[in-house]
Order: sequence, then C-alpha cells, then structure tokens
Amino acid sequence: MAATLHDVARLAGVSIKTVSNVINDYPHIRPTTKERVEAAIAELGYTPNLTARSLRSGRTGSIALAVPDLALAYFAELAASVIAAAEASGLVVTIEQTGSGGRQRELDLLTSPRRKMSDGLIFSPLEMSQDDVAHLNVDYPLVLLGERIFEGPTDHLTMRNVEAARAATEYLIDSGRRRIAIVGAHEGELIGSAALRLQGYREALEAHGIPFDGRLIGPSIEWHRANGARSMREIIERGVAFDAVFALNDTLAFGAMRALQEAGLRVPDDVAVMGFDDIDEAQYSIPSLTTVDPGRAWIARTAVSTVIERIEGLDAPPRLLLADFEIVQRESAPAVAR
Amino acid sequence: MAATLHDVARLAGVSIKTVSNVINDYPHIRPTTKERVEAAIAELGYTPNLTARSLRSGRTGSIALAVPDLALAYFAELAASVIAAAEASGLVVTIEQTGSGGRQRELDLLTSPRRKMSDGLIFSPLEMSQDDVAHLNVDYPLVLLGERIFEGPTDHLTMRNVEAARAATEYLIDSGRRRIAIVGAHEGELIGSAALRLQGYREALEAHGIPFDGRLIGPSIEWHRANGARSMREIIERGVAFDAVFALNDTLAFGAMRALQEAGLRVPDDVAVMGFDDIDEAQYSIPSLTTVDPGRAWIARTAVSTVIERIEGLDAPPRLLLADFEIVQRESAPAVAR
DNA sequence: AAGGCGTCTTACAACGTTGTAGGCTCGGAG
DNA sequence: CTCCGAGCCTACAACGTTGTAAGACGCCTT
Repeated sequence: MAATLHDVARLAGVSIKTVSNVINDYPHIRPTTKERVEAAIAELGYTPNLTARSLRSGRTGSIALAVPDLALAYFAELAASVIAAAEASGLVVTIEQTGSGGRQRELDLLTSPRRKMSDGLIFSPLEMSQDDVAHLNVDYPLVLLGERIFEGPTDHLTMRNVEAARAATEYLIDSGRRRIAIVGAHEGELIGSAALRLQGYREALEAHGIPFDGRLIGPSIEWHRANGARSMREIIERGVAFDAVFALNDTLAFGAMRALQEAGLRVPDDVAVMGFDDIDEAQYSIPSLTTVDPGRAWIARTAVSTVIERIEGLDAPPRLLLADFEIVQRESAPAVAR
Repeated sequence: MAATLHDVARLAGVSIKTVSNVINDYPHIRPTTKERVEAAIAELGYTPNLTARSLRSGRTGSIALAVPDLALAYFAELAASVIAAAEASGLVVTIEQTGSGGRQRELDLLTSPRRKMSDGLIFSPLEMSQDDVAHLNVDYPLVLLGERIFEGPTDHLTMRNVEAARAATEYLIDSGRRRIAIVGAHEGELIGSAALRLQGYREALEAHGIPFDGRLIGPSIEWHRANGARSMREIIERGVAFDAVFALNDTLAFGAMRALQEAGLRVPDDVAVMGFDDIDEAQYSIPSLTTVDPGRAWIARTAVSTVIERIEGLDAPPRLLLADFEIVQRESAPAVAR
C-alpha cells in the first residue's frame, strides 16, 4: 500500500539510492534530478519507513521512560517534561508503567526485548534496592532517576532529598513550629526518598535541639492522597500534640490536609503543612501548599540530554547529577506563625 | 555486540530458521534440537531484535496516544489507563503531546513519518475542527477521542456531553439551586466539549423554566486551574447573584472553588460546585468535588480494544461509541440544599 | 526392497532502508 | 585528441528477522 523508495525511484526514473540521497540531502545531485524525485515523492505521498531505517541504522529515534504510575501527578508532570525535552531533540517517548508489579517487574523491564525498540531508557524505580545494582549493568544507555540505588554503573539523576527535607523542616521550625509530624514514612527503609527525607527531618530537629518523637511519625507504603489522609488520622488519633506536618510528598499533603479539616484542625492556624514536589496542584489547593520544588523540570531536561549523550556514544564514568531545590512558600505554611 | 539468530545458530549447530522456529514455538522440532538451541540462547543471552521483526512483519507492537498535555490530570489518568490496557494486549504506548502547537501541529501529527513507528493511533485533538475531517482519511488504524469532529471516517469514542451536562445541571436544580453559573465556556464554539456541555446546561434550564442569563457565563480558553479561578472572579465581580457553579471540568472547578474562597463565599453553603471528569483529586479536595464521571476508564479500555481490532484488519464502517456517565455526589454539591 | 508420507531441518528471498564501491558523462588541461 | 577528475548516479550488500519451498531422514506400508 504505502509507497517505498522503489516506487518513487521507478516513477522518477532513477535508482532507489538516488531517491535516498535526495531525502538525506546528499550534496551532489543535479537540480533537475532532484526536482523529478521530489515530484515523484509528492505524487506518491511517500514517507520513509522508519522501521527499516531503524534496522539499518541501529537507531530507533525513541527513548523509553519507565515510571511507577502516570496517574501520580509527580510522574505525569515529569513525563510531560521528558516528552517535551525529547521532542526538542527529535525523539519520541514510550512510557512504561511498573505499577504494582513490584521488584520483579522492574528487573524484567531492564531486560525486556522491548528495550531494543528504543535507544535508551530513563528509569525511575520504586522497588529495586541496592542489592539489585548488578542488574543495572545493561548494554544500552540507561539513566536512573530517584533514590533507590546509589553507586550504580549508570548515570544517576536525583534530588537533594536530605538537604531539601532538612531545609523544609527548618523552615517550619523557623516559623515557630516545634512539634512537627511526618506523613508518609516507610518503616525500616534505609535508602529511598522516604528514608532520606526522614533523615533530613531528623537532622533539622537535632540541629535545633528538638527531641525526636516516634509518635509523630505516620507511616504509609503508597503515596496516594488516601494514604496521606489515613496516615494523618492515625497520628491525630494517637492524641499527641503537633503544630505542623511535613508530608513527604504533595499528594500525601493534600490527603493530610483533608484529614486535618475533618478533625476540625485549621491549616495553617492550628497546623502548618509542608509538602514536597511542587506539583501544579499545589498552587491551587485550598489553602495553597507550601512545598519543596525539587528541580523536576531540570531533572527531566537533564535526563533526556544525558541519555542522548550516551546514545551518541559518550564514554565516561557513571555520573551522579544532583538537582537544586527550593522552598516554595504558600499559604499552608507561612514564613512566620501568628 | 548483541547476539543474533546467526550467532545462536552457529553455536547450536543449526540453521537460523530452526532457531527462529524454536523461538516462535513451531511444533515440529526434535526435543534434543530444541534443548541445544535453548542452551545456546541462554548462553549468549540472545533476545530477538524487535526492529527487524517489525520490518519483517509490518507490526511494531506499539500504539501511539496523542493528547494535548500530560500535565493535565484528565489526560494523565487517561494515558495511565490506556498504557495499562495496551500492556494487557502486549503493546507499548508512545505518547505525543500536541501542547500549544495548535491546529497545524495536530494535522502534522496525523501524517508524520512517526506514524509508521506504531501500528495505530489514539488521538484526542483539541484544535482541529469539522473542516479538517478530510485529514482523518489516513491509511493506518485511527481512533478518535473527544468532541472536535463528528461523522469522520474513523472510529470515534466520546462521552455523552450534552446528556451528562444536562444531568449535572438538573442535579443542581433538584438540590434547590436556581442561579447556576458556568465556568469554562468557549465563546462562539459550536461543537467541542465546552459547547456541548453548555448546551446540556441550557437544556436543563429550559426544561425547568429557568431563564438563561448570559452574565452567569464565565469564558475561558484553556482549562487549567488558573483559568477556573480567573473566570470565577470575573463572574463574582459582575455582581450578579448565583448559588451554584457548574465548571466544565474538574480542574476549572478547583480553580473556581479557590476564587470563591477568596471572595468569602462558602462551598457548598453559599455556592454549590459541580465539576466534570471525576479525576482522582476530586475525592480528596476540600471540600470534595461533586462531579460527572464521564466513563474515562471505559473509554481508555475501549479505545485500545478498538484500535487493536482495526490493526487486526477489521473492516467495518466507522463506529461511534458513547461512554456512559454518572454523577458522583460529594461535598461540594450535596443532593439537597439546606 | 521400494515407494510414500510425515517429521524435522535447511537455503533463499524478502521486508525498506543506507553504506560502499564503482561506473558513466562531460569539461578542461596537457 | 586523449586523459583526468569532479560531479552525478547506480548496483549490490547488509541490518535481523520470518515465510516459502524444498531437501533429508526415517519409518511404515505393500
């Protein structure tokens, strides 16, 4: 059905290679020939078969992005930025969701034959751990996002979780809060965003001589809104006093605000709320959410440019790239408590 | 670098076709041969080259999904569902964002050589209009989502916008509201979600003998939160009385609730708010949002199965498939006003 | 013992593209 | 007039896979 180089070549009365040369702007083509070929291309509505081109060139012109779940605003916004950045470099993005498939699903993803369908992978694992570091030894360009694995054999982009969480906590302390609850901790976790942010929290407390109180820690495996609300209710039901909440991400924070309201606690009057991620919604929630912008836009852009460098053959030791963060001040936690 | 059928064949001492047969579960293979081949495959870590397979078979094993912007929750959740449904059928999804590229961007997308990289396209246009219907005559499986074009030459999935908007408006009327503002109308639009939902609104008013008041209509081109807030403020500043708001999507509703709060109006006490889309956030906003579930999950599943049917060669006239809707009652608009 | 048939395996071509090597034409220099 | 080289174009092979046609082998039937 679709026209091929052969069809165009026959119509234009030249060899297929000449047609190919016209398409690829090879310099030495007689203008009249070029014209004839272009006319034939237009007449047949020829477009190159990218699959064949891929086979020949070894490049697919696409990169894969693997995230846990696009329905999570953080990953959706990350994906939007990655797609935009890739497009600027002429690449398309296929998205894989690891969902609730767990560790095995993530490992399978790394070795799936589908990897051959893209030139590289930007991977944000959720379940893999340091023990799986060997699985990252793959023969295609791989850029790792997140905090599950360190010192791997690949380029790694991450945020300054400890420093950012510490800064967020100190912001709450500076605004006059002393009893700061946490929502979203993963119990027993050593690395991973939750553990690192928790560590930043503890460092901030310690630096200000505030004792750590385990009863202020609300655990939660997943980071959906519902989990934030549940975790917050748990803390409230313990009857322990608190005047601020640091939610380990924005989504949890929205759930937590919801639970606070149900309990008759006012934000920020009774309880200040700090999030983490600065998703779009944080600007428009009621109250709007004070949060940490962990440099998501930079991460997306850099992930794409980094994977492209590797695709183009850059041979350098694995790099660890850290995004800058910023506290975005909004209503849920004003700089100074009244 | 990577092993090919040739390498495996050489190691196992058979022809490449035999290896291919083993991989594709061709029945007549001697068990000993099969074993030897499988051992060779394991030893070399062979995985098939999907690009070559695509070239040979004409199938890429991937479908494309084109949406305006993944950062919009509705499309992110749609994409998540589409990817999950596609995966269940062994397909990957590449996502294209048309963003602010406008009509031309959408038309280009339909003819881009990239279309050859996937077996079909699920397309949710935002700018194309009925005049562009001819552009939908493409030679690959195309499933259209949304309300921009009707009676096109392709399968079309859409929601019952008029009926759903009418039901939503009647819900507000039944709960005792009479002055119902609209947020998100597109002025002068004839088809498209905005126009259809506005039409449903007018039908409901008319059916209940409530006069239409143009001063209650808040226009807005884009449907981000900020637009909802701006449009709502505009209506408030007109000084016209109203006791309910029908936002043409949830995101607008959140923006509108924000503006209402700033103006000292309580939801739902002073003003009831109705959204449209039932995005995840609607459950957890404060107050939670009464909204219309337009059947997004069904649309995603059906879009994938429909495009697959066409990929598999189904030859049938273009179909128009309508999703069922449902009013989801939450706090922002209780069934009965006090 | 020969023919036939079913089982297993192979060689070859093809999918549509691009790199390589080489051939033809024409103008200008020797 | 011949030779050379630049400019333009072509034939062929290759990327890695699978469909087709056919070959080799062994077993059963007659």
